[in-house]
Amino acid sequence: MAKTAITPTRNQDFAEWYQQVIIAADLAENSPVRGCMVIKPYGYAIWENIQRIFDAKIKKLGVENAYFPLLIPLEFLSKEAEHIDGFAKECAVITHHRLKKGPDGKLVPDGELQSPYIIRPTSEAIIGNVISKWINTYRDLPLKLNQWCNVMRWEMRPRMFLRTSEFLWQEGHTVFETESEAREDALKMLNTYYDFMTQELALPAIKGEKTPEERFPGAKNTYTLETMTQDGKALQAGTSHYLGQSFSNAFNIKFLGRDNAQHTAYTTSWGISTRLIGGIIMTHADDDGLVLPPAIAPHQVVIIPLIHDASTANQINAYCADVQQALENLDIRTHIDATENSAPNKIWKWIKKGAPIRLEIGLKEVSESKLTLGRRDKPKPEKTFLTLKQLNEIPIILKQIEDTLRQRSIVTRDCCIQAVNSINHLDELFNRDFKGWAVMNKDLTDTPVFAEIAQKYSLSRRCIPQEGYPQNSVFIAKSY
RNA sequence: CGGGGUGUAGCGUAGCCUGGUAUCGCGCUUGCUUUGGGAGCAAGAGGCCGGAGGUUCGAAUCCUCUCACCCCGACCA
Repeated sequence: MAKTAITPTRNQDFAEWYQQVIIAADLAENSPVRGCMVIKPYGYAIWENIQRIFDAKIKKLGVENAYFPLLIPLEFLSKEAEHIDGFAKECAVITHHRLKKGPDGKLVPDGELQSPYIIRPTSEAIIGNVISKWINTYRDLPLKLNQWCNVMRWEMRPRMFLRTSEFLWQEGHTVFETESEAREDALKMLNTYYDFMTQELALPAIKGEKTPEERFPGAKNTYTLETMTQDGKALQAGTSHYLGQSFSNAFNIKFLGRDNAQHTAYTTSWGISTRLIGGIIMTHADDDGLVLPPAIAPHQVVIIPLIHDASTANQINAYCADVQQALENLDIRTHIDATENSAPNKIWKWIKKGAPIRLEIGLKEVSESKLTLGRRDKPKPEKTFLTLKQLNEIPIILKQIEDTLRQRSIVTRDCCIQAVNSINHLDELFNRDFKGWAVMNKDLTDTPVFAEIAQKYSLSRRCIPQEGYPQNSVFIAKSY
């Protein structure tokens, strides 16, 4: 058995393996504040790539970025009844606006606010309040806004990237004249997420709709992208909501229509978050650490100079610089690891950090004008040799790596989806410690006996798939 | 909020029962030899033993209080 870079392995202890992958790749660390994490430069670079790619996609759809405040007047939240029910339990509340020295010299809150603020758990409320003033006539519609920001939901059990109290996300908010336009938009954003996840991120996402108990508080319909992790659980990787007139009613989003009468607008909202990074880890990483889809890898190619003695250092470094320049001309993000670590350490470091391609360049490569290439989607010892002229094949290889990750994750997912035809069957399946999703007729799950089984195994209805499964199916799984 | 744990160097730990100079590994620093599958040797630096109080000649160790974190449930992108 070869030594793995990460201990424990996925089979030994999946939860611990996940933490170790993050540490080994230097993505993030826990902070002094429970539930909040420090995203380190390498992890943040992944998020920046996610932002850059997705931001371009929504701008093509006519969405504009804006920024709304972190703090929301407490009373705003209470304007939408379901919304408050959903979020009240996890809101951080600002009650004071300064500190003073207490009797024992310690700082204590002072200056109690007459009306407290909450830290946004999502921004429907404040955006609804603000844009109601922006919208007067049908000519002001549609309005398509997005913001990249942080939000806070006080979580009981945080896990880095997958569930943190503070997280980074984008939240899109759109407003339309008609129900059909808003419904169409919610589905369009679902598809936009689907394309992003399945293409650039190579995630095996399944499109579907949430059952009522899993809906966003205040939504009429919640659409979701569920992906399967390597331990067979489900992860909600993105959501798009058709909000109907719930928030328009609550925040008075009205407009003068083409018929010269007042109408209530229809809204949507949709989001993806830093949870995606957790999803990428849980989907693609292996017992040697992170494996990054090339589209979002901070460095798509890492050049590792192998310098044995000072006399050849200059030639090797010059060769590396030339290769880097050539790759950058091909728009490939390329990094030279010029650290003084030993060669094996550098190689292992970039395996653990999930670089899609490693180029090992030593005297041999220089003298023979070739490249020795290690692919992260292949076993460690397996190497590819290219001539210098074949450099322009590297974009193709990056695409192949992305394809491998996508295919591999789809196969893993499909192997772990089990059709069941009765509640008894479901019970039997999870009683045998099944690691995966069950798919069954939804009507069978609208029953008290299903609720009992769901409770017994911590299962929930993940989504009603939009395509690829029989009508009226629903996925049942454990989830993150 | 229930149930179970843990706090000793940057990280991981031994010591605690039975009080007496702070243990080991990794990492770090310096030097030499190494480097294409996780290097070796040598010499170093680094600690209010989570915090407060108490018992004692003497506390990491015993007693009381307190704080923090982790794991399992309920909640969630």
